[in-house]
Amino acid sequence: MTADSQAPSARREELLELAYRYVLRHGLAGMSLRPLAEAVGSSPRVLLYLFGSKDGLVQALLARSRTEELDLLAAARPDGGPAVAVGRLWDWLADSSRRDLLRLWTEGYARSLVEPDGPWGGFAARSVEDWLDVLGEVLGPDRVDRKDHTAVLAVLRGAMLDLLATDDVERTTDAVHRQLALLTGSATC
Amino acid sequence: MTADSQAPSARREELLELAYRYVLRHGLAGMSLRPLAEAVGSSPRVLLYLFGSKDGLVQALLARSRTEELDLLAAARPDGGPAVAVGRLWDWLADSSRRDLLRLWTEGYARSLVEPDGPWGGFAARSVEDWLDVLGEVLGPDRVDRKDHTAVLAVLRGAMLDLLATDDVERTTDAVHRQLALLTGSATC
DNA sequence: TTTGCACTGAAACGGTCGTTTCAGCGAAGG
DNA sequence: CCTTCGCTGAAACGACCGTTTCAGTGCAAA
Repeated sequence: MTADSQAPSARREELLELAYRYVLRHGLAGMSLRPLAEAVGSSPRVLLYLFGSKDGLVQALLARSRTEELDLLAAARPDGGPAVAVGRLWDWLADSSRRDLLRLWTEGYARSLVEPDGPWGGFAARSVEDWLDVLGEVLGPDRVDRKDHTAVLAVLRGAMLDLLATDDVERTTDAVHRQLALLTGSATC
Repeated sequence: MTADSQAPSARREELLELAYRYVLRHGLAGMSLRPLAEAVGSSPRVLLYLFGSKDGLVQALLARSRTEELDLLAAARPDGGPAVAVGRLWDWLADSSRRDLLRLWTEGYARSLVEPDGPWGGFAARSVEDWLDVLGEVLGPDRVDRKDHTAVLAVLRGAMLDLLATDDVERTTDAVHRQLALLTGSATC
């Protein structure tokens, strides 16, 4: 019988981890079971058995990427003033080791916009929510207005898109810092 | 024989236009020739004949979307001060009639990050370049530094991503205006 | 020892994909 | 009239897709 796609299982988590490493390098859009299965040393049969369907696997991979992002973010949660904290968030984003994760994120985000049904559905909206929450904690209780957080999030996301396309760390980092300076400046003006 | 995919032709442009309307509504990622051909009242045979290959068609569609964006942008090119001008750019982006175009743009952008080869290749980098140029004209000759433009572009792109996911025009618009106020404020401080 | 369960291999199924083959159409130009 | 050229229809090709069927493993508990 087909295993419940939510059932925890040692083998399932092991294969999920391997598959996750695979899609980080190869992307999710063009993913198909046979090459993936071969790359992780398994078979389509087993992937289907453990994840119920390809959509189930995609959903699990998307969830995996989301929780990794949030976990890493929580571990790197900065202290200090708002501008300093957001600056550290950007440093975290811009780190070259994060490129694959961000590319995968962008892929899921775009796909969830085009295909609201299916396994991608809601990924974009959920991500906005996640980050607004993170910024709510980081920016402190004195900036509870989500519109402030939205502005900061926009800068980070836009700069991230630019960075992914151009790989120009210096220009994008400078742009973020410029906006942050304005942000702190507005508090003192 | 197969027609050169670059050859201009009345029928080619007519079908390109119809196909463009189609992908605006259905997305590019899941596009396949048979459904598309049927929707535009043609056949896969003809599409292949006129565009050389599916990749050729995708490339033409991507180019079509880029030129439309740039043309509309040029037509709506605002005058007035920097902040006012960028505000009008955002109004243009946030207009509900632009949603499909922006969604398609996001799709192409993400795909070009994952698959640098193939028809999408360079789309993201080219788009950054395009918009930096636009902002260069809009923000006037007194702000020639591309790092300023990068910051403004980041705000617009990030807010756009947010808008596409949440459809929250008020929150995103407010965020953009908040950044713009800071931007003009920095000139007067 | 037997039963059940988690997992696996091999092969096939029906379907869709991009592309090709072959065969034409109708109008324009010699 | 006849040829050429741009365009088209029907059908097939081989490849790959997600998924299913059938037939097992080996191990743990009863």
